[in-house]
Amino acid sequence: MSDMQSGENLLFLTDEQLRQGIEAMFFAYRGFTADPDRILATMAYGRAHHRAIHFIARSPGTTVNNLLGILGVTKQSLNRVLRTLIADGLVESRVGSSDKRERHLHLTEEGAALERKLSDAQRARMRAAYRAAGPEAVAGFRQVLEAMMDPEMRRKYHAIREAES
Amino acid sequence: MSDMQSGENLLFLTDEQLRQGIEAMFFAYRGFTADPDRILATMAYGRAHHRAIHFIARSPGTTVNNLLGILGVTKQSLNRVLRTLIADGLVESRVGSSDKRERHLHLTEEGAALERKLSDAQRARMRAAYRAAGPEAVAGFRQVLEAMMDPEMRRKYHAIREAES
DNA sequence: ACATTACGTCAGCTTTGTTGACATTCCAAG
DNA sequence: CTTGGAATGTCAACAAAGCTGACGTAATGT
Repeated sequence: MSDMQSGENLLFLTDEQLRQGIEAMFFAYRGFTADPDRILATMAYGRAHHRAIHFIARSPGTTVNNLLGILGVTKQSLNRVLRTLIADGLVESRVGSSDKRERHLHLTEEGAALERKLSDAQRARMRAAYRAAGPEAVAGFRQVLEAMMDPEMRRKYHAIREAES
Repeated sequence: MSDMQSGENLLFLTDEQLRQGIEAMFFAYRGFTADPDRILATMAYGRAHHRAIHFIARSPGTTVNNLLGILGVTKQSLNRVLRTLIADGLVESRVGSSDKRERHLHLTEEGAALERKLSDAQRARMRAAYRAAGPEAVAGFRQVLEAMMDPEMRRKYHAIREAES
């Protein structure tokens, strides 16, 4: 641990280092979405559909409102996406049993199949990157990403795992 | 269907860990763009303008074609953005001296001022995240991001620094 | 009873990406 | 010196995915 930086050797905080980090995020995010994008381009779907499918798969039975909070878009925008997914039989919308105003969202078999296809592609790249960098790098990666989130998003990021018991 | 975890304990490569990494990328990227987006929203500009301004600032005199390769969009899409930036006096387009077909792009004083404003905001968040995570985490962060890029993008990512002599 | 919440939908607009077609300018090779 | 191809720009049309605003309905909570 070389971070006894009372001597102020904060080389990793120079503007140049920060700029490189910014550019790394930009280029890496392109890679991050490239594989699912290629698959989606062959269908009538886009990145917005992928995001919806991902989080429905992750939290089956989630409500529309909850999904809105996670995705950070308007209900009109999400509704357009959900409507096509429901019409195409990839997502099922069930009226809530306790609160009948809510719609609980689930993937159908077909929806789960697409989710798996997209997820497999994205995880394969992630796995390759993790393997190349090693476990300690991965731990650092996760730490920095988490510190970069808005507090509310960080809360939601953790909430997803707490919910799945 | 897991890998045979031969010698090492490859816990960091489980599907659950990979999913968490995917979600961390998603939420962190939102934070990453949030501050510049807020600034841009007050003007008639968007994220596309920010990207153009960033890379012109980084490589002054870069050509349109080079910028196209970095940004990964069509020339029509980039041209629309550049046209407004040039019309608004933030970017200057100079005909190449050796090859007069090329246009070399530079920021004007006004353009550089906006770049600084956007960059300051984005670097502030980056700096806070780096400081919170520490230098070793930052090293890991950079390693994983780089491993995540497409090879061609990785090449361009490095080329930017080589070019600035 | 009444206000609020959750959801859906219609209409219209913006940004940012895409194709395709075509003109101009200019370097370089035949 | 002509001509092919590269680099750039522009027009038109379109699509994905975000936005605001307005309105309706059903269920819930006070």
